[in-house]
Amino acid sequence: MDNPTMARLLAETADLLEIDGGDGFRIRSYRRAAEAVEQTTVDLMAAAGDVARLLEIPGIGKGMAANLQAIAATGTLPLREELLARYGAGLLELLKLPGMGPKTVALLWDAAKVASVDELAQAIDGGRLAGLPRMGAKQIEKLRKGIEDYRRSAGRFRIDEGAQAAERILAYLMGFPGIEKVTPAGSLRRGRETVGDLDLLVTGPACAPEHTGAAVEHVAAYPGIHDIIAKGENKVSFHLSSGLQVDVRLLPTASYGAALQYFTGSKAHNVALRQRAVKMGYTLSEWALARLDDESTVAAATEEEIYAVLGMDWIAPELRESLGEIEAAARHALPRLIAAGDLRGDLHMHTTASDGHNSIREMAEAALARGLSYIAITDHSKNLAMTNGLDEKRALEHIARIREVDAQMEGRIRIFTGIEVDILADGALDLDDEVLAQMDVVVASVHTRFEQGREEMTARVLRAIENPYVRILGHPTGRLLLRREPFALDLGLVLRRAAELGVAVEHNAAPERLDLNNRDLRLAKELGCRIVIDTDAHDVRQLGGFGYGLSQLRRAWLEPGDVVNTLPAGEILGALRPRP
DNA sequence: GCCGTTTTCGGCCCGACTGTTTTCAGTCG
Repeated sequence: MDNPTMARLLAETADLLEIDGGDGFRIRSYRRAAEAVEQTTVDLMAAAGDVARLLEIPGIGKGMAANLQAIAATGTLPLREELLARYGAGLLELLKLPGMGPKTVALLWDAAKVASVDELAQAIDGGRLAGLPRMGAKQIEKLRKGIEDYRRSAGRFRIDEGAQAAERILAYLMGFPGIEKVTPAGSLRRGRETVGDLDLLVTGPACAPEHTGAAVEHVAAYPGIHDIIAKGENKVSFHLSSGLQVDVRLLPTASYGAALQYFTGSKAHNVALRQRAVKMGYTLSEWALARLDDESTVAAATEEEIYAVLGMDWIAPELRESLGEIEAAARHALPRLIAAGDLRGDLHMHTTASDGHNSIREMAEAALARGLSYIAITDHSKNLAMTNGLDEKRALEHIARIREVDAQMEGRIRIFTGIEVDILADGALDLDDEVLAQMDVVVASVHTRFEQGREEMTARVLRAIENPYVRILGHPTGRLLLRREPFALDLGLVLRRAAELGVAVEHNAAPERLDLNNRDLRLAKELGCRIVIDTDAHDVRQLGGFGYGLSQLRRAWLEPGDVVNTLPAGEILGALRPRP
C-alpha cells in the first residue's frame, strides 16, 4: 500500500467520526495525520515497523503510529471498520455531494434512513425529506441538482488518478523480460481532464503473435487487480479496486504505431482520418495503413509514418478531436504548441506564512531546481482566516522578507512580492490599496461560493478586476473538477474586460482545478486575453507541476506567445497590467 | 488524538456565506 492510500483511509475515518458525532479535536487529529501521511517523504509501508521513525513525523503520535501499523499489517484500521459496519460506505459517497456535510448526512441517516446517494435520490422523489429540520424547498432542490452533477461525472476518473494508476501498472509490466515498451493511449494520452478507462499498449518480443501466453499471465497477476473482465491472447481487461477499468493490449512491434494511433483516438479524429485514407486509396486499421487494392501494408510501426503517408504532419495527441487539426496537418500549418520547456516562472504559490508547507527560500530553491527563472510568492490575505491569512501589517512584513530572500538568491532566480487577495461579496478586495501598491503581483481570487445568480456574480468579479492593483484574476471559475459545479459566471464578459484592462487570467494546473475548460481557453485566445498558468503550489513538490494544466492549453491550440509566463523574468511584470 | 520555554493537563487556525432559524446551524475555504 502506498502513502496516498493510507492517507485516504485516515481521512475516511475522520469523515466517519464526524458523522458519528465524535470529538472535533480527535477528528482533526485524523485529518492532520492524513495530511502528514500525504506530505511525508518517508515510505510508511517500509517504515511501519519503526515506531520511532513514525513519531518523528509531525502530527503522528503514539495512537496514530499504532493506526499506521495496523493499516500496514491488515490494510485497514479497526476504528474505520467499526464505523463502516455501523454506517456503511454509502455515507462517504454522500459527503461528496455539494452542500452535504457530516451533520446533514447524520440527519438524513437518523431521520430518513438514507445511507447512499441512490437512497437520497429516492427519498427526494418520494417527498420523504420535506419537514425535516433545515430541509426547505431550496435545500432539497440543491441536493437534487448535486446528485445530477455527481452522476454525470460518475464512472470517470480524474486524469491524475488515471495517470498514477497507469504509472504503477507500467512499472510492474516493465519488470517482465521481453516487454520493452508500455504506452498509455486513450484519453490519458490526449490529456483530457478525466479518463473513462485506461488503455495500455504493450510491445516487445514477449508480445509476438502466438507467443503471448506468459506475458498475458503476467499481466493477469498484477497485484492491484480487483476482478478480471476478460483474458484473451493479446488483451487483458480488469478492474482496479478503485473501479477504474484497464485494458492492456499486447502488440507486435511491427504494428505498434497503427495501434497507438487507433487506441489514442478520439473517435471523431479516427473517423475523419480513415475517411481521408480511403479517399487516398488506403485503409487504416489498428493493425496497419494498407493499400486498398492489394492490401499491402504501407505504414504501421510508427504514428509518424502513417500520418506522413497520408500527407500530414504528425499531430500531437492533445489536438486529436477533429476540430480542424487534420486539415491543418495536411497544410503543414499546425501550431507550435506550448510545451513544458516554454514556461519560465510560476506566479502563484504559498509559504508557511499562510497555509503553505515550505519557506520562501525552500520554494525558491525548488523552483530553481525545476529550471524556473522567477516566482511570485502570493500567500493568502486575512479574509481566509483558516489559512492564517495575512492582514495589512503582516503582508508588509512578509514582502520585506521576500525581498531579503530575493537578495540572498543573488540573481540565480528572481522572487517577486505578491499576495492572493480575496474578492468579497460586494466585489471589493480584503486588503487596503496602500498595501497592494507595494506588491509586484496581486492575484484576486474568489474563495466563497456565491449562489445568487450569474449577473450578480459576474458583476462582483468585474468590480474586483477594476481595482488597479489587480494583475491576475485567480481561480476564474472556482471550479473544483468533478466535485463542485462551476460558479455561474459570464466568463465571456470577464475575459473581455480582463483583456481590456491587461489583467491576466489564471489557469490553474492542479488536476483538481484546471480552471478554464477548452471552450474558455479558446475564447480567451480569441479575445486576446492573457493567460497565465500557475500551480498554486502549497509545497515544493507541487511547484513547477504544470503538466495537467499544460495539456489543457495544448488542447486549446495555445502557443507560447499566448501565455505570459513564457516570458523571461525581465519582461514578465511589464507584460502584466501596469501598476498605477 | 497531538502537543508542550505550560512537562502530563488543557489547549487545539476562524470568518463569510446560505438557508431557514426570528437568533443560528451547517458548509466551505
